[in-house]
Amino acid sequence: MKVIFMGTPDFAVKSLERLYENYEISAVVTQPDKPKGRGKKMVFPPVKEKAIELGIEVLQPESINDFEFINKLKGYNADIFVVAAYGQILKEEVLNIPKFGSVNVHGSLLPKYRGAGPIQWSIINGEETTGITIMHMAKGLDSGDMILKEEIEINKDDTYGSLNEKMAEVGADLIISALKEIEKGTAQRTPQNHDEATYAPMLERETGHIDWNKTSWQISCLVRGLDPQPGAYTIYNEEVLKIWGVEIFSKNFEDKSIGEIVETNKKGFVVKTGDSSILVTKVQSKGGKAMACDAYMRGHAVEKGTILK
RNA sequence: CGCGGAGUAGAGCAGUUCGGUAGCUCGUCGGGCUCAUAACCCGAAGGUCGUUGGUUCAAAUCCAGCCUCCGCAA
Repeated sequence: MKVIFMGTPDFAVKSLERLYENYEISAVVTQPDKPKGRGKKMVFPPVKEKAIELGIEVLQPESINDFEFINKLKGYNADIFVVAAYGQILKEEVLNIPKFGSVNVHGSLLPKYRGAGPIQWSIINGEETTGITIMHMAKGLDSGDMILKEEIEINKDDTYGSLNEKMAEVGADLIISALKEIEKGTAQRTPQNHDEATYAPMLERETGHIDWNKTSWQISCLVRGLDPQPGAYTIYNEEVLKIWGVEIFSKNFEDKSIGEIVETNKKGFVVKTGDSSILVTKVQSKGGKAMACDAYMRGHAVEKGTILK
C-alpha cells in the first residue's frame, strides 16, 4: 500500500517512523519552514527532519488546497493519506484523492476534544483518561467515522510533554493496525455521536495565566498541561514569573488573601488558592532558566504577604 | 539584520553607574552544642569574574568582536 504522510510536530514523527517500517511512503507533506525564535533562522518541522533522515521526498505547500498542489498529489497515485497533526485543513477534494481516502491520528477519545490541542486540554481539565482515535477524515473538524480507539491513562504527574510522548507511541501503533484492517477490508466505521462533541482549541498565551481563585488541583493541572510549552505563569511584583512545578498543600490559611504568599520553607513558597494552598517548587524568572524554587529564593527575596496576580 | 535580558565558587544572586584587596545566601567539608534535628554556634576549602583582543600604572567594572543561555514577538 502506497502512503502519503502528512504531519508536522514531534507527535507525528513516531507515526512516520512506524509507517516507514511497514509501508511504502511516496511523500511526506509538512508545514513550510518557519523563521524560528530569536534570530530569524529558518527551522525545519520535526517531521521534515525525520523524512530527510529516512530519505523520503518532502513537500511543503503554503496551502495544501491549492489547485496546482492537488494535481501534484494526484500524480503520486497513493492508496491512502495518513494525517497526524499536520496543521492545515484539508478540503474534501484532497481527502478523496486516494482510493482508501484519508485517515487521521487524533490525540483524544473522539468525539471529545476535537481540535488542535486535545492533549493539553485533557490534562488542564483534570481528565483521568484520554486516548488515541484513528478515523476516516471527512468534512468538518475531526468529525469523521472512527476506526480504532485506544484508551490511555493520565497519571497525576503527567505533563503535556510526557503524555504527548506516550500518545505518539500509541498513535503510531494504532495507525499501523488500522491500515492493516483497511487493507483487509475489515476496518470498522463507527460514526461519532456529534451531540457529545467538545472542542480543544489551540492554546493562547493567556491560557497560562494562573487564576489563584481556582482550586489547587485545577492549578496543578494547568501547570502540568502547559509544561513544557508554553508554561503557566503569574505576575509577581509586576513581572512575569513562570511556574513549572507545584505541590498541593492542604493547609487553608483562612485569614489570608487568595494569591498571597503565605509561607516560605526550604522547598519553595506557599500560595493561597481558591480552596486551599499550593507549594510552588519550580519557577523561572524573567531572562532566567527554570530552577528549583529554593534556589530561586536564595538570590531573590521572596516576602510573605506578597500578592500574586 | 524582529525587540529585550543574562553569563562572577557546586546552586541562586550582589558588585559594573563613578576602574583600585572577590562579596551575600545556600550547599560541601571539619569542629561544637543538643536526647535529637532540616535548627543553632565556630572554622575551612572552593572563582583564569563566558571568551578574545583593546584602553590603562591598574579592568568583573570602560571599548570592540565572538561563544552560550533565556524571555517576548512570530
